[in-house]
Amino acid sequence: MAENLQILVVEDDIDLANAIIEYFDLEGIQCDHASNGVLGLQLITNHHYDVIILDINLPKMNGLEVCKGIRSQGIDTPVLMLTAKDTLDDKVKGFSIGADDYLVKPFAMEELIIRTQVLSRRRSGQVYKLTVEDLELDLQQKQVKRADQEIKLSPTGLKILECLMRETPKTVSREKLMQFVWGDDQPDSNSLKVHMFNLRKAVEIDDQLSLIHTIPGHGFALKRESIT
Amino acid sequence: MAENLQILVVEDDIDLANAIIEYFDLEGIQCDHASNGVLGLQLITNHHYDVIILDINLPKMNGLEVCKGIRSQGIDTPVLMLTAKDTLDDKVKGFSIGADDYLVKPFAMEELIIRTQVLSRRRSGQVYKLTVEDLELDLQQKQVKRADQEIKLSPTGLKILECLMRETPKTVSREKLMQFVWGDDQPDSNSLKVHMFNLRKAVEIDDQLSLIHTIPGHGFALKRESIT
DNA sequence: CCAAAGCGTTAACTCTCCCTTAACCCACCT
DNA sequence: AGGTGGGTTAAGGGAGAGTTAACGCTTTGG
Repeated sequence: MAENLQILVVEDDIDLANAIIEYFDLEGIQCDHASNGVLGLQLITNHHYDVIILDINLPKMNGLEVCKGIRSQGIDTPVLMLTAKDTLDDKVKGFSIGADDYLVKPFAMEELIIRTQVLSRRRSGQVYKLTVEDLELDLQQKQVKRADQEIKLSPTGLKILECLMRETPKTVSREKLMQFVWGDDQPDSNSLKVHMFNLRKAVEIDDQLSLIHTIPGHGFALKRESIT
Repeated sequence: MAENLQILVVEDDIDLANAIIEYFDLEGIQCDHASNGVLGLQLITNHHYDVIILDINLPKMNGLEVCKGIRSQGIDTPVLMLTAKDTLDDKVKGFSIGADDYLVKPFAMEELIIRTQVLSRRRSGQVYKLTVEDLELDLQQKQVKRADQEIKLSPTGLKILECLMRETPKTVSREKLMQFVWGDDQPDSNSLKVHMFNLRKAVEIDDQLSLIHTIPGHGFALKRESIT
């Protein structure tokens, strides 16, 4: 169960934040942490996360604004809101802004962990196979097929493809791709280009339907060409 | 907001069930109802639902078993569990079986409604799109369509368009546009003019309905033309 | 223990496309 | 006429993206 989840905790109460991080650590899950809203929003824009744990009361920019901000950028990472207030009105506000779950302080740490895992499961969860058009990725066998023909990919190529397939048809920024593949110690920028090149060479077999697209200034997207 | 949701309520307490159904009715949402686990499972297997509200204490077959049953059939409809018990252990059990949310009785009816809507929203993959007339901007794909035809824009053009669409039908000053696109180090004044020109050339395809308007002395506005 | 193969990274090069700039045009107003 | 605000056009320079080859690390098998 100890998957490789990427969690972001946006919480200004240092004690609470540390407690959360420690608990996740016990589960074998590492988290990033931001102590204010602006920093949180920055991290979210430039990284890939599976779940965002977001306190409402934050310095600089409150949780609701952060949530609104990330949704308005088209990012739909699940958001779990934390708050001290238990009024229905606050919940309504939170949910209507785009939050996915809502936990009232004080809460049992275990419940936070569980709910976080549930949220992540929906997204990247117990799916064995990703399919986009005639492209198939079997996550267990680490096998890729295009039009029922097996394709041989390098480990890195496979990771890139996985990321793109998970997000299809969304455009994935280079930063997110690199974050997904290499984590925090990333190689020189050029490496991604080379891998993309190799990926394309491997995946785009027939010249009729290309799936991997470059979106200038934004990144890459995996999808059927929309010009029908 | 009154989408066409299909909800199933599996609850043996007739009063509570009716209350729930009535509340959803007020929101313009119709629900099916099952008063025991076996019946619930039957309905779920043979119908499509967007969300299932599932009491744990049920005659014939309890909620946990029902949930296990539907998951083992590969049905991944979101499940919201209801229970009188507020022990962590129960929640863990519920979530690990495949539930997506968990509400402890007594609860506020509004909260049930909201959480249900949130669950359905995530499933049906809410789309982040800005729309003005027949112009569509997909924030996730970074793609622009006019009358269902894809339009290719440069990164800068896209940013300008995004700014205009967010503010529609308001008039946006040049300063604001430039701030949005370039931030603090802005190029010479002329650049915006050129980009606006290119934007127009790309967006105003048919000559019938023009969307981008110049408001002399103030800036630009994106809207259906209405010469005041 | 060595050799070969596979993979990832790097650097260097090319190419394309986009942004900027500057110059010119037009209409309208004073 | 001249000034002002806006529109149009073309050219250059540069950044971003694609391509290729070589080097080095790790793994594997003999």
